[in-house]
Amino acid sequence: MPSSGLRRPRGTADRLPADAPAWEDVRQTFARECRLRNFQPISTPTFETTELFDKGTGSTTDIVQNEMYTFDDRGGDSVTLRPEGTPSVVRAYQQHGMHVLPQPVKLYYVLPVFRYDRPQAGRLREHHQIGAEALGDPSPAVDAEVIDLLWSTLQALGVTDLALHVNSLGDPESRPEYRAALVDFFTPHADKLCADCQMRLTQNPLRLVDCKKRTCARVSADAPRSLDYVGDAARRHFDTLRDLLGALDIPCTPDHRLVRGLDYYNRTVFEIVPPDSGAQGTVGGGGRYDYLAEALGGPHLPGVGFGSGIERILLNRRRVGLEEAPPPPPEVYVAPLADEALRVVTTVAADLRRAGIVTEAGYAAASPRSHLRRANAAGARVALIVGRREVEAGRISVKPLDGGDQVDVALDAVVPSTQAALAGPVTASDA
RNA sequence: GUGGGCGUAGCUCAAUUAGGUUAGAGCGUCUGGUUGUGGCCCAGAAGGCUGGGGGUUCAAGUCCCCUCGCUCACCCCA
Repeated sequence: MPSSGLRRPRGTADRLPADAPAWEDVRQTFARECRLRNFQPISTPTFETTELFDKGTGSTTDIVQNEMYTFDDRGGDSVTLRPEGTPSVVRAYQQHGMHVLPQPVKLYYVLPVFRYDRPQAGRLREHHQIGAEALGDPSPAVDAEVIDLLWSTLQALGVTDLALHVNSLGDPESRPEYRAALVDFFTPHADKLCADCQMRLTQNPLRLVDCKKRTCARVSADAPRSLDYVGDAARRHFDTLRDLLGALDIPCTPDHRLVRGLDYYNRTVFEIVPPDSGAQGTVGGGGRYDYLAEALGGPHLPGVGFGSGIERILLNRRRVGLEEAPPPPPEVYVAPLADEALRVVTTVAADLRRAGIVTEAGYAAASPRSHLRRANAAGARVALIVGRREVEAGRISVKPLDGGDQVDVALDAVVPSTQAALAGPVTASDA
């Protein structure tokens, strides 16, 4: 690493040309799965009014409390780089009156999200998510479709050994009862809990259940389970969802410790994790949030969605041994051997490109050896050679680089001759 | 926010036992080996204030301190 010069900010990543094919693959695969389910693309601003996340993501969450990139802009307004996609999409739904559209409104996005956190494997301060939200329909069939969208995308990308965990958090009516049960259960053991959990006991008892610290986990082993406190309607919702997932052949594991970190979830929550679920395990997760829209000051609007980290998807593709394709090479390299050839090289390259041929042009006169080495290194399949001889004769040499015969063609025959050379071995008769 | 590991060319790494002259190699890049022909091979060149600062010493890439960065884990999550 060079010590001098500017470096990228901590926790960010450069995406180099070699990375592009893998990213394109994720984008296109996801877009195709979305299209198949009639999800439409949406994109929202990279920064929003801070209030959106305070109210939407929830002020008790770790994200809002410690991880937001928040600053006052020059006009004195507090804005925040989005730490997740869902509140923005719900905001956009409200702002554009999407309630007049057929419901549910099904949207998807691919965008960067920002969280100020200490970087480590699979965790960046700026990362990218694919995500989808279905707004305006409370049916468990929508939950199933949203989960199916993520699941199918991951399958299509070749990550086939993941596990889907699901749970139900019930509804706001049943939440206080469950919360009270948790507090009742944990309070006698408060002295055995970690400092964070002592805090959670009063702040956010739900999160007591998923603390990974050994001592806390031991205490919570017999803790009340949310499913036992869920109301009848939520219970049926959960059962239907599980039945539909079964019908889709999506294996799911009920996980009573799964509560998710965001405040707004109700009923369905889910997470997709690798088999050896290590440190930064979660590839994607989401759930239902029927009361989020109201928290943002709008009318009641049921919704369900997910977010999934592209970097983590890619990590998992590598884990299962998938090779990424290299960036595609140019098809043709046009080599100027003399200064007089530059003009011809430039126009010929333009002609080829108009014909849809991926063309790299040499920018300065150099020896044929030098140019051909370059053409070979670039991976071109055909080299066009323009030297003094060609310029004077009004012709161009077409040289296949995979072993065909080099031919000499008139300027106005360059495009078809090149196409022929790209299609197969050139013979003298083609000239 | 709390801990651990690591910082030498663009990349991967060398630099003998407790410090010893102008810090090397492979890959990659460029040029040449052919006064107009690639791959393989050969030769040459460019490319480093050894992350930065301070200290110890006759002498520091090497030892000490500080700092910055990278990285892994905790935490949190995608």
